[in-house]
Amino acid sequence: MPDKTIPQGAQAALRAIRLLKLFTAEQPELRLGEICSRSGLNKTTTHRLLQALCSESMLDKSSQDGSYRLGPTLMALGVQALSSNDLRVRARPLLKRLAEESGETATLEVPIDDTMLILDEVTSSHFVGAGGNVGTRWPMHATSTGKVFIAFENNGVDRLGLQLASLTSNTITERHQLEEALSGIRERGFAETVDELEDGFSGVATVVRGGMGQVLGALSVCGPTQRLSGPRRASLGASLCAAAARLQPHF
Amino acid sequence: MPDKTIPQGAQAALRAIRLLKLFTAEQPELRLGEICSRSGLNKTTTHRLLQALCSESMLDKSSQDGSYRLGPTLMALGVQALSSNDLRVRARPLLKRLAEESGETATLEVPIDDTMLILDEVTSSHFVGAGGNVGTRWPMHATSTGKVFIAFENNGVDRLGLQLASLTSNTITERHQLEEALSGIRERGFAETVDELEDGFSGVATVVRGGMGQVLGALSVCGPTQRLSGPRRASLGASLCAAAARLQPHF
DNA sequence: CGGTCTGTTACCATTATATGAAATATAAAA
DNA sequence: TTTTATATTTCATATAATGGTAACAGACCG
Repeated sequence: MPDKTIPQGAQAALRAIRLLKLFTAEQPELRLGEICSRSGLNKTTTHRLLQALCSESMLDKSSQDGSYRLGPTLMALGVQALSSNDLRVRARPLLKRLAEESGETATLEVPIDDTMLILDEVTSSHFVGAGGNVGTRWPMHATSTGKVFIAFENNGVDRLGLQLASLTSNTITERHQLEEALSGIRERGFAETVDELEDGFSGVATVVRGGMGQVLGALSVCGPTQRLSGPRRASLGASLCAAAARLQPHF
Repeated sequence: MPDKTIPQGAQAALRAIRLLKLFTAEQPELRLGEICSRSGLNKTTTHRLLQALCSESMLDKSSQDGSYRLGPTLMALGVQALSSNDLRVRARPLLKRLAEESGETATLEVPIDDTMLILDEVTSSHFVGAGGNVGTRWPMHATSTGKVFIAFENNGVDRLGLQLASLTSNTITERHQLEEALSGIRERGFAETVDELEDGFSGVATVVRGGMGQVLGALSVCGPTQRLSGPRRASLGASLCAAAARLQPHF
């Protein structure tokens, strides 16, 4: 149970954060008007909050057209968040081994809302260093990591919205379909995604647990569907479970 | 004049952001008590803000000892901020060329408060991809980028605190010393740092300007002091100025 | 030029919202 | 057990944020 309490008495702070979250990869720059309508906040209030965010360099305002973008303070905090993440540090050698042994890409992911965030990625063919997808987010219901996560987290399905977006013809879009898949996942201990996120893309994943059994995130191996046959996925699933077990602090 | 207005009517939001900024590389995890004393806020208020930040995954709270760390939302926003930064994208080919031609490391940096943030870095010997220092911050008064920045920004020196921290025996720690250095920098058009940040480390830098002449950040080439003799630094300074000129949108 | 978009600033009444002292709970140490 | 040292919850108060209205400043356009 990660995002537990619905806070009270910090409205302004929450609103400011929500404003930041309006900036997506598709819409990296927004103008006051857009921010207003998307957030539903009053123009005055919005402007005041944006000003505050700018003053702390959480946002940058273009002096040309007055549009806003995410600012340098976020870059600094983000990188620091990544580098000070204990789980990431501990998982790195395991990711390396998984990538090496499989010849595919191994990732470590954690939940944010109804998506999985790629915390770290190791590609077999490349050298070390952050892969190109670190920091990006993907919908839970279409990823192996997301599915295994909601399968094992308490009330995990509650994270998902009413509508499950269809990304390919194989994406699970019905709740009851998903529920079935989840029980299978709970039995096996790992989840799969085959052409559900993107055509030709498959993955296998298992959960990572903390010292007290809490579900923290997920480990995955993924690659082209061609190379990831059913039996191969099962074997990778076993490797993943073994790796995840080594990652969990022992009682 | 970057951080212009001191906002009003957004106290809570500002406080929340300041709490985030308390987490440094040296102190990546903090407990409630520490956060209270460092921020000077009331315990209740602090706790409430922290709760709000956690609920948005800006922070993570360890279920073990109750300590806080920067959370996944910041990782996502930070990476997104980096990848949606226009200046960074435009500067990248220039950084590559600078690194290639010099055989040293080239960086693009922007100001945050009294530090310079490394936005991007290209090391000559390595392949593409984010270098190991992207996202880290360094004191302005000891870096070539910082010095050239405050030299050319309006009232740039006002960013610095009263005390200039001494990092090596060569670090400039006196304001009047610094003022002298700055006027020299303004004449030449570029700044140098020689064993001021770290022993054996030198750098040369020049400012990057926006379409309307505003100082946005700085470009630098840096490496071991051994390889960066006086004449070599002067020549690199010229290359940097040329590169920076190409980066500025033309009237 | 006047018209129509923007975004920015100002003022202000309202009350919801944030505040902090104190009380309570939880955990570790003696 | 009691004693520390935390963290968390409660609650009365007034501060601080809110969102109206409105005036202003640019940019763009015909």
